[in-house]
Amino acid sequence: MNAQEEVIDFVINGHKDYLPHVSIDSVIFGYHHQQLKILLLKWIGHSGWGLPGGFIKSREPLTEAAYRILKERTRLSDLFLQQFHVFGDSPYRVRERSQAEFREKFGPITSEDNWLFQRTLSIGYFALVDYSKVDITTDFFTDDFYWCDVNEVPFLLFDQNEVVEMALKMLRLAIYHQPIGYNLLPEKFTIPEIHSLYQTILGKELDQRNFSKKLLTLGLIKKLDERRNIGPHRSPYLYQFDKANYEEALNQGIVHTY
Amino acid sequence: MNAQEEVIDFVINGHKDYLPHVSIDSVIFGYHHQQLKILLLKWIGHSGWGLPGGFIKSREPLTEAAYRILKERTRLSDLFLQQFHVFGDSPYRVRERSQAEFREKFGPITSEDNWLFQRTLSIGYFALVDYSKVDITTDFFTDDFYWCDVNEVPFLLFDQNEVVEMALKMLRLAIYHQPIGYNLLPEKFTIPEIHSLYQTILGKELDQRNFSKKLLTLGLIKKLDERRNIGPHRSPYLYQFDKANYEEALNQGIVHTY
DNA sequence: TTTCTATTCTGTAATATTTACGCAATTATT
DNA sequence: AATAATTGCGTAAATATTACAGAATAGAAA
Repeated sequence: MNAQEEVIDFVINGHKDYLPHVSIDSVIFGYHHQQLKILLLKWIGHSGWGLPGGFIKSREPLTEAAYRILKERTRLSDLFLQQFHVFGDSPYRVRERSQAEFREKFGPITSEDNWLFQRTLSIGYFALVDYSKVDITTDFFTDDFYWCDVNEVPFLLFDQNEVVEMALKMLRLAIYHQPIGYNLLPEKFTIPEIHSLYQTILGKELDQRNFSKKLLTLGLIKKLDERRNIGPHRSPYLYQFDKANYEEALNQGIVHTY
Repeated sequence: MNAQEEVIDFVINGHKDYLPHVSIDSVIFGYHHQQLKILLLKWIGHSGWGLPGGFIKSREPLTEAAYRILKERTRLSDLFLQQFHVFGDSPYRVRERSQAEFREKFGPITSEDNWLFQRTLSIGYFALVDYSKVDITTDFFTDDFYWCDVNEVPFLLFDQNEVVEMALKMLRLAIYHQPIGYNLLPEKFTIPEIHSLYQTILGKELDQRNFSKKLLTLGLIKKLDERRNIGPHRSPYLYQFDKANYEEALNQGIVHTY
């Protein structure tokens, strides 16, 4: 959405095409070079950084909306995406602060009761992507973005710091119950790779021998006959997720520690 | 809400006081006589049974709304209540079926585009109560209720069977991570009581020796010097939750099996 | 008072899982 | 051929989980 008329139409008539009072906020975790980052956007009309998000079309299934919003932003369609919480406990704070700044930019086209200023519940989703493969799109409403280390998140819009915190908590919980990694690693990966992925997400060290033993025992990954050359003195074996066991684990949930 | 004018005002003008497009649906689990049941209501204008639920006031915090709705229905205010999922993937099915039946009852006061017929996302909460202590209120919209065994849930309105299934799944997951029971048992309880509570919720047998050993080892409960007389040949010791450890477990989450 | 019965209470051994830990093998480089 | 960096593998100890049964208690009945 970039053309001026399109934007104005969205602001003025968006409530006809989208559900008002509800938005989707995504915490997009990016993993790259053993760092865990989240995508932040600079929303126009706001001084600080905020999470990517969007609205649900009037007759669009919720899950579809979440994927669409993510795809519009990252160009990725196959990724791990999971709803984790609805935030709606600060109805006063949420939109009031934004209104003044926003109207300053848009001026006359926005009335006080514009749908974008109404109280909005936020449905939180978290996603996992390899951020080197992502092609971030900005638009009229977002003029900048950056990947922010999860340990250095600045003050965010609205109540979004709470959203990020909870997303991280849920991600760390999910990693114990679901075989996360499928969407964060190349199809074939090495033990050191998946090992440091898990360490990064959990933010703690895991014994690499016990770790790989566990994944192999659970049958989540299987060793291939190939190895990869990735530099001096390094030719680790490649592994692959075991599709069948992986799917089963996704449904059943895994109960385990590392 | 029972007076005729009140109801009509709610139907016609409710969209001004409540957030349209979003509702709260509660799966209220009742535990009594070693059975796990859920509360179902007969909504007027619908032929089948449905979950209790309601709408969020325009400036009411979400959590507060969930508690209010529950309190209006059960008269209970201190209970275990937890959000577990937002349902919004069947935008077509959700309200269309209801509309015809509903309008048949209400007739002329409802127009096609009445806010109650619009697409509505449903935020799912589950609660735990002792149903013998609950005083269920029906109102203009609900002319009957019953406590339904979780294993015999009939076909419900909209997509609510999915809601119930997921609630049960989440409850069973929660029981592994959170010291559930605080709100389902009297302050002082016996081992057999809490033992059968857990068995009922999980739907499987748990070795009673290992079970109590576990709860005591985790420090969640502590033995009192009192016993209770509950009938012939029965004077079990009483136990109590250990507040401090309990709170910590609520925050940290427990990882364990029984 | 004694006996009987229903219920509560408790302990230990076998098994499985998790943790801790270090060195040998491999491969590219020199 | 020697070296250095990295990967790969095994075992023992500690901990947690499971399986399992009989003794003790309290009230009821004789």
